[in-house]
Amino acid sequence: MNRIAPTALYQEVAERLRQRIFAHELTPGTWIDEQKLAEQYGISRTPLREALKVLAAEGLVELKPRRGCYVTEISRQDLDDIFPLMAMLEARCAVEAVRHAKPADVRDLKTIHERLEAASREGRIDAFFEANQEFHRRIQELANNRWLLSVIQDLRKVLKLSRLHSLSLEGRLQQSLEEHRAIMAAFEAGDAAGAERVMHDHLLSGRDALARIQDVGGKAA
Amino acid sequence: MNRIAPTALYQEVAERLRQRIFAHELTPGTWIDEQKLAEQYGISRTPLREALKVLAAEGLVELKPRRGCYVTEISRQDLDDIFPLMAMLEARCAVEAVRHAKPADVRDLKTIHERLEAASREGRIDAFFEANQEFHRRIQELANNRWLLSVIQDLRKVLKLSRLHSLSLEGRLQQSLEEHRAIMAAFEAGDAAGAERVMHDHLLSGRDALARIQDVGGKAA
DNA sequence: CCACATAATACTGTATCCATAATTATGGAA
DNA sequence: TTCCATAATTATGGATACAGTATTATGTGG
Repeated sequence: MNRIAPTALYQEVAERLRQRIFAHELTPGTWIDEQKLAEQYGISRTPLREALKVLAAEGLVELKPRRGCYVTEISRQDLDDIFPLMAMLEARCAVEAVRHAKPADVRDLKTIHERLEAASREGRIDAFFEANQEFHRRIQELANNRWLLSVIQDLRKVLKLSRLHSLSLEGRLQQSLEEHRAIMAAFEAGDAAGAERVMHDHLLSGRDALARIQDVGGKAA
Repeated sequence: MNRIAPTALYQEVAERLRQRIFAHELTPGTWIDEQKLAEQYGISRTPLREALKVLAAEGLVELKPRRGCYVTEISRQDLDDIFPLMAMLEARCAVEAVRHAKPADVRDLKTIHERLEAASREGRIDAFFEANQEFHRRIQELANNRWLLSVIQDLRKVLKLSRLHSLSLEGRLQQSLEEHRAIMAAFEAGDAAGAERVMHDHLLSGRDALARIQDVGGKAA
């Protein structure tokens, strides 16, 4: 449809679905009606089905043969499994990133960090989210390991399935900020080992916050 | 076609293609002719294309919009990126596996290890490969972390793209066996930290062997 | 009134068909 | 002869059509 965009339709559809899933508009467990969705998007089922295959490979949906497609339900156990893994992976990113970072890179990182500080001061939660994501992402890019990056991003997608995950940050904005300061400091000091440790704890601290929410809320997912 | 198998056609096709890619019958860089393949398998292009989407998500092929599908070419840099990552991940598996392993589990592992010993003694390389895979796989399962497992297996699929990867083991069968003995010993001693270290070195030692092959062969992939 | 069997319906999975874009081949001009 | 433009061919991407199975509804028998 758009000749400027060389991207296939199934990819666009996949992205739209991802957004709807992350926004919890399509909640875990819900069945995805191919016909209705195709109609809704004004496309045929073919590209839609291809998009679903992609999402299934990412773990966002589950394809049950002859029974249709369902948004993946993520259990508390899954979260407990994923967080330590992410902690390890992002910590590794931090090490490599510090090693590879040139002064200009650290300055760039600092700029993003400033946005985090500002968002925190002004209490703009969504801006905080945004800057937080970019901060982590930038570090992952600095690590300069394509596969490490891809693994982390895949897992992050899965984490975003959980509504609790996004909620958890809100309750610990200040603490998260402190941790980011420590990470930033390690980068400015060129302290790879320190960055590794602090990043690791930062992630685990995220899990703890989430666990507390779960305990209060009582629900398993 | 087979009513006992509740598996969809696109999945079977994906698996068949995987095997052909791993067997290097479809070598990296080669273009995949949808029509010819569909004809070959006696199916329509629809399930084949869905299968390709899955393989693309796994990183085994690359889908260039409007330009077709190509088997992924893996660079030396990719291997250098993946091996340390795998070392970290499998080492983590080893830790968790030792912690979770019950005596019966260790015995099972020992049984697989014995097959490795036998294969080595009899010089049966393919049997060695087989047992080696199962040994690692069993440990990964013992770690009991669904996501860790999935990440490792995804990366392993990518590694299998490289012909050098399979070749490298042949040249260091004895050394690999020694390392496996050390891993086995750590399990029998219930030494989690030891298992972690040994497993980590085991993987890195695999990379070294591969690097040597590359240096000799001279080719980048 | 409930349970089970059978029929109707709806959805998934696969095949076929068509449009559009890319590649290749062919012809002409420099 | 070589380069470029244009036409023909071929392959990809998407839409539509069809077959088969799971689910649901309905009716009958206990």
